[in-house]
Amino acid sequence: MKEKLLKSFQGFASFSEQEASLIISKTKLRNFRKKENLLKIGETCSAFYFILKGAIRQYRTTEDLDEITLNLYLENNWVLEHQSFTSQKPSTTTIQAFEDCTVYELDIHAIHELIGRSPSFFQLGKILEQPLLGIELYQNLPTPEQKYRAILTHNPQLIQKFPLKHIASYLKITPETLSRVRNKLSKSS
Amino acid sequence: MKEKLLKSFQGFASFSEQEASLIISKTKLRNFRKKENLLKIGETCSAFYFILKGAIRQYRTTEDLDEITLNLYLENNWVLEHQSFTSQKPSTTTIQAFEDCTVYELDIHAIHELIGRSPSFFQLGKILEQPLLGIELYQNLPTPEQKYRAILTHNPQLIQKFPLKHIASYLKITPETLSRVRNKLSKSS
DNA sequence: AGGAGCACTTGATCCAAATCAAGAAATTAA
DNA sequence: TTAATTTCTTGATTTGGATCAAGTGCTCCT
Repeated sequence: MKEKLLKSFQGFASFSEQEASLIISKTKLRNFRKKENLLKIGETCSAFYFILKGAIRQYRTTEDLDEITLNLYLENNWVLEHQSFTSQKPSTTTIQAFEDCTVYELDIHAIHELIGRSPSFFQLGKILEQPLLGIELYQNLPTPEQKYRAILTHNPQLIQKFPLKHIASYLKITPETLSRVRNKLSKSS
Repeated sequence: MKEKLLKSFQGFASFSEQEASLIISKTKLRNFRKKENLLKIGETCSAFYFILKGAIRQYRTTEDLDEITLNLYLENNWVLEHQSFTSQKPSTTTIQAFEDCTVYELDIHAIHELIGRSPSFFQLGKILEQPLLGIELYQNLPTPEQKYRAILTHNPQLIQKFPLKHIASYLKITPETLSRVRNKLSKSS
């Protein structure tokens, strides 16, 4: 049941078996229904979530009620609002279940408690970086085609799971442009 | 002599006087000549630098030998290559003195030693975030005018110190566009 | 099953910024 | 101080992606 979580830790940290099972004992299993919010605007992010099953979208709402997709998450990924968590101030973004989800929750009290026991748990801080990785990878590329190619290379499941409009927003291009890029690439291959 | 460094710590951390002076005792004062590199491509970033005097530019070189300016730093700022430092792998960017510089260097061994003495030195980790702040602030804005206004508001000294082409590259626009934006704004004010 | 909204595609038009180009001004080097 | 180089400005042209618009096909209701 918890081997996916263990595997994730092994990917970015070096915990002993005891340490890992101590962390895991602090996690709570939670379920969210499609469209249910893990974090609402104005709430302070007080936990890390690890997606066991499901998919999650994080977005910001503009004055004219458009939603800008900030991040898309699939299974075996860590989810949190970096800004809100590190500052412990209210979030300006929403984290929402895109489909029914099962997640592990590791809350800030548990984290502090662990760090109190042993400094090696400071490695948990690396989880903070996880959600930022994709953004770096895709959004800063100069052309829509490069962005789409990058996401195809590094995270093709994203494209299968989420509708084009969310992918487009995440890549900071319009759905029309993404549609054309995708069309062009499928022909040239 | 070291009160600038003290002031910087007070800005983002809460160290006791003893702790602060312990950190400071671990720093080395170093000088770099104009165009001298603090970090070269391929080297691993193994220290934080605090600029006492001077200005520093960080850039990446593309295949066709263009330099893309990634960050610009003035006095009283922390400089490092985040990616290389946190992963302890070779940097793909260059950090170079834009003019003669005097800096404090706090190397990774000193940092580890401090953290070994007291967990409160984990607050030093916040230095890692410092260089990323400006990038968030300017580069993600949608129009050249907004980028230029933002930099005018938050860091006008940058514009005075660095030539237009470096500012333009940092903002990811062309020098021509920046010249026109600046010209337009100076007329409308 | 039928209908109301979504999701996606495709085409036409527009526009902001990039590119290309050339000259003026400032800085650096000899 | 002059020559050489770099920096900056200004104009003309091009272009990639946004926007506008219309039509088709899904999906999810009840």
